[in-house]
Amino acid sequence: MAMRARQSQRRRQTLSRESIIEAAVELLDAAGESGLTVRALTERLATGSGAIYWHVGTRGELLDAATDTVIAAALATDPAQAPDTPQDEIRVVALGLFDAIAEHQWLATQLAIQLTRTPWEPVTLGIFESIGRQIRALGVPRGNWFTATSALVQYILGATIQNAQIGPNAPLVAPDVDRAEFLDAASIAWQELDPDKYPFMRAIADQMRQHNDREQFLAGIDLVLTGITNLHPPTGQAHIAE
Amino acid sequence: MAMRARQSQRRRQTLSRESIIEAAVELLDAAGESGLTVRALTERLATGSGAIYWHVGTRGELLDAATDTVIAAALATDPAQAPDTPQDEIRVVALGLFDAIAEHQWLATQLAIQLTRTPWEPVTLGIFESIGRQIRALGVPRGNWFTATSALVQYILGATIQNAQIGPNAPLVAPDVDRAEFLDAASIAWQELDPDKYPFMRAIADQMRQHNDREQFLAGIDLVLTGITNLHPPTGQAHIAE
DNA sequence: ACCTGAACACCGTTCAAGT
DNA sequence: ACCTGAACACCGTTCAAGT
Repeated sequence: MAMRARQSQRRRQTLSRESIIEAAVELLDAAGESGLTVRALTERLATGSGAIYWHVGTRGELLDAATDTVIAAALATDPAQAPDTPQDEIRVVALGLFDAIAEHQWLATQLAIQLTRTPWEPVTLGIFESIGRQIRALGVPRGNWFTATSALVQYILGATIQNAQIGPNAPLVAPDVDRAEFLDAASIAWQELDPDKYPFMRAIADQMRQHNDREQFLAGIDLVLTGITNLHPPTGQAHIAE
Repeated sequence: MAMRARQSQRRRQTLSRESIIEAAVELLDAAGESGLTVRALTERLATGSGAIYWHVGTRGELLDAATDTVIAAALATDPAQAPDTPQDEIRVVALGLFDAIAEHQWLATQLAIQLTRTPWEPVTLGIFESIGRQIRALGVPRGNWFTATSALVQYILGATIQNAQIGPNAPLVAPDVDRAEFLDAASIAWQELDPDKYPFMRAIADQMRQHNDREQFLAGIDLVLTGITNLHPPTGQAHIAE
């Protein structure tokens, strides 16, 4: 009853930049990047196209704003959680991005696009800063900060992008039901490849079917952290021969 | 004179799938993904839109075909080159991808899109197989093949995508002139960030200006290889606690 | 078998006009 | 200041018609 009252009280709550971005994310989640059209948006918000341009600008800017919003939310660490070790902090940030992309599959492409742009846009900046602080906390020598942070961020993004395979709006709570089917299909496809062209893929088809995405992802992060720990100290920029 | 004869002999060499893909790559190189339109393509090839659909299918399929073609060429190792060590082979493959993206900037997004699709498409398959063989040659225990290959491929793709920043058709021969300006601008932008929000980015602004893309990329690969070498041997899939 | 190109449905964006 | 929505230029795709 309160609902009906609130609904009829105002035909629509006043339009705002935030409400437009929110609606855009919903469209993107439901139908992917091509699902976000100005017309679909104006219909959902019961407004005209000019209103979108007034509040947020072009479709491209709206896409950027949606990406910024979702990434910022994923990066915001729960302050109630114990600080733990730098390694754990890194895992929290990385899994935050990982889960955000699983939930919003369109983010994978959008992240890639943002990455190839200038490195002083909020998304790239926020990810680098989050990871970089933990690299520093890890005791990595100052001269290796940039190399270590770059490598870790790039691994996280590559892995995260490749893992956005579950389809739009993957279930967060339910276990990986569809995922199991997906892995089975992929494993079978690999096993049926030409043995002369793809001997290696056939050899790992079984491992890939049994793997768990998140465990695999965390194993990769540990792997990179091991590499970072073993980085030879900075000695000028010499010695890269060949 | 032979040229003129051949030119007038037939108003245009017969259309083919290959010639269409070739023209598509040229358009993409010149103007990015949005530069590839069916109309621009038909104009350049002096044909009708139906011909494109007859030979290659939709615009999306053409984009895939262009990606496949360029990636396959980048992956094809020069057989004249000495086999070297597995490590060197990995560097050759990785730099091949790195340079391909520097030359064809649109590849970055396209690669990300292909990655998020099914893992039995030629691009993903080819990259995994190339890298995986060297992981095997490296003597990595069989149980770690999938983990090691995934981590390395994902790092390579993340790094490679992020490095496609130079702009369309970066000079292959000329030294990184524009690149230096780009790094300067980024470094300055980082130095002017809010010290409270981005202390780490300000701290590494200098390192980032001085870094060399390819050296940094190779350092990252070495780092991941170090991590792979130190992977604990597979012991079933237990022990991932927490 | 291979190609033409008009026609169609659908885009993003603008902007005079309203309140 | 904020919004409307018709109009415009531009898409990808189809398909009857040609050769």
